[in-house]
Amino acid sequence: MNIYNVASEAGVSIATVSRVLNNSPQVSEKTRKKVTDVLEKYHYTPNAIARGLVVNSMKTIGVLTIDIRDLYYATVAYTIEQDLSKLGYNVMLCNTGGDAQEKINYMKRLAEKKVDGLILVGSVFKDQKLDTAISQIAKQMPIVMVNGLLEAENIYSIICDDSYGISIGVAYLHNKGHRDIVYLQDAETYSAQSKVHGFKTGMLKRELPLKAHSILKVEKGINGGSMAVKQLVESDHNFSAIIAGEDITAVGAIKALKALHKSIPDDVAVIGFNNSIIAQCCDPDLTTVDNKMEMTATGAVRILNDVFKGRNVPSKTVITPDLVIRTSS
Amino acid sequence: MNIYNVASEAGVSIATVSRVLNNSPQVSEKTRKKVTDVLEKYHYTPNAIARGLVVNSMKTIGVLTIDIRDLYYATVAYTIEQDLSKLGYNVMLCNTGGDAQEKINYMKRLAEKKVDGLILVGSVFKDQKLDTAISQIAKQMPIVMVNGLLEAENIYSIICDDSYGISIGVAYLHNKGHRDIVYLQDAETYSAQSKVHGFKTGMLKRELPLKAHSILKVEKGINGGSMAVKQLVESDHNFSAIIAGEDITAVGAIKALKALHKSIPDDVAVIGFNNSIIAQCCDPDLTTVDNKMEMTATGAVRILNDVFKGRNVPSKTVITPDLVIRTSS
DNA sequence: ATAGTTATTGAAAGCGCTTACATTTTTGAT
DNA sequence: ATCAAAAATGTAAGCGCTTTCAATAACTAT
Repeated sequence: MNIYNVASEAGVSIATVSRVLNNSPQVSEKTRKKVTDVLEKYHYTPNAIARGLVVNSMKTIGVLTIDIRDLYYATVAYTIEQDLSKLGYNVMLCNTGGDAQEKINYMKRLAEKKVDGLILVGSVFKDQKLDTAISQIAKQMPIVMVNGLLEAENIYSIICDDSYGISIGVAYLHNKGHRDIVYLQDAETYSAQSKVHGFKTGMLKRELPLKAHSILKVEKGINGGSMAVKQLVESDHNFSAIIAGEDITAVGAIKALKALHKSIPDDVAVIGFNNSIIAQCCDPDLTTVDNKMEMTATGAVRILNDVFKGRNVPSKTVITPDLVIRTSS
Repeated sequence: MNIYNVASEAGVSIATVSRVLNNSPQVSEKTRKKVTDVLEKYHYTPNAIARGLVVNSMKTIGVLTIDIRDLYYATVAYTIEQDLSKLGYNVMLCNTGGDAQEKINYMKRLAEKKVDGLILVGSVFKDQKLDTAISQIAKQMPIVMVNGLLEAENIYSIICDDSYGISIGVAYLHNKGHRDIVYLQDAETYSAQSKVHGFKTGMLKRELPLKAHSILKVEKGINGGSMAVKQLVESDHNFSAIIAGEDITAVGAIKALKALHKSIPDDVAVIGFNNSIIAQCCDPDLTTVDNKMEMTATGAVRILNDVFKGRNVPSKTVITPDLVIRTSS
């Protein structure tokens, strides 16, 4: 069943059917009814591919995340999808695993499918080949980078000030009397680098000690957090507080500390990052930096829509995080 | 840049360009090179919409989930996406919130976009209008239901035997000497109904008591689990073990029990469902039913692909869950 | 009724590609 | 060199829609 069949059945031209389909006002009530009757009678479904070919848009946005199983990406992707859906767009979701080549492959496929725009959530810090590819793709459609930065034509960034987020964590601990604070870096993304930066400057500003083990690179996850504590203890590093790059890593640290019969927060205070549901699952409840995932996602969609609408959009938008204080600190 | 430009630049016909683009063997090496040179020179990107219009496929699958922020759906969606990607398909992800009308709206939009197939993850138990809509859509493309059941032409189901999953939980607790077991029902989906069924039959088979509060309907989540414990205590219901419909609800129950200074598992044993990462975050570690999320998702994709390939596919596939024993029981 | 408007409708081109079929070129056997 | 068969290439139709522009119908005021 296509527009021709409908037209002949209703005794009108295909142009008229198209007008009815698109709610054009310039069609009389009488013929409109004739057409809609046929439409309903045959359960006609318009072919968006054919339409897409003409108008050169499929009303679809590509969303690239690292891994949707990570609650942070899930929340961002969810919010993006819901917001875009209200605007009439569907989402093509891709999990890149953070691999640059994989990201490029996905972007190319989405470019062929002529998505109207791209939202890249989370970015590995600096990869020249990837950056070139992104800039190239941006010639075909607008790109919004969430917690990633790339200055180029038709690319917009919305980022949470993760550096500041960590620094307020440091400030809070310092005010509580802590001096020996350890930071657990559990990724190499743009965000992760930013967090480390916030930790360093926060510590230096307060003249707190930055020693060999003050910044520890670990695997993200429960196991990574646990291993970190083990490593700290074995190396006799003195510490009274830990800040982790993600809640799940903080949970791992808490587990290990409890296994060592350390009391939290009395012996060691722990702070996480993301304010994910996990922060409320562990015991004690996790103090954590709220990086405003929903707000960031909503902002990304708004930026994209503004670009579509031809509005003026700043190339960089910054979101300010909060500290959510619970019992782990 | 389109196929015509490439053709004239390379001095061949558009048919030849198309053949090169599609790796057709019937083109001489000489002309192939002429064409690919032009392709690369101009960074030509094929237009998948135009192609889609001809071949009537966009190599895209629609995936409807309830809420991707729920780790269960995230894991299933992730696995589906990765598997489909390997087969050359992209995924349109939709979060329906479990609402039937929303589901119908999404399905209609995806039908217009001519997705090659649909995977529906999780289903609300029995909604006549929805079922009719699904059957209708199935006339246009194959549909795979994950943990949902609907017997109709071109619809295939893959379900985890949740009923059995709960029953092995009951059996395990019974063997440990528990008699007063409470089940926390935290949803109304097909799965949720199945779990309740498994609990009832498991209890009856072992002649364990089913009282007024043995099955408690609660909100899914930490709060729901906590409220359930509160309710049980207030109503003086005697119980030594709790099975929850989801890990996150079990975590809520554990929190409340700990607040009441109950020891776990000595005073009360707790079992969750899903074997999600959350089960490893709480304290104590959660014993939980592993419902084989990845296996289910992989199965769903395999079914869809088999249908595409014209292979014979059973209309119903069942996955058997496991019990993962940890310290909460 | 009539000319001038305005509201409806239709004809046809074109979006960028695939593919059946026709045509041309190449190859190999005689 | 000649012809049949095979390989390579080209022609043109068509996928289902939107949209411009032209044509017609329906009003309006004279």
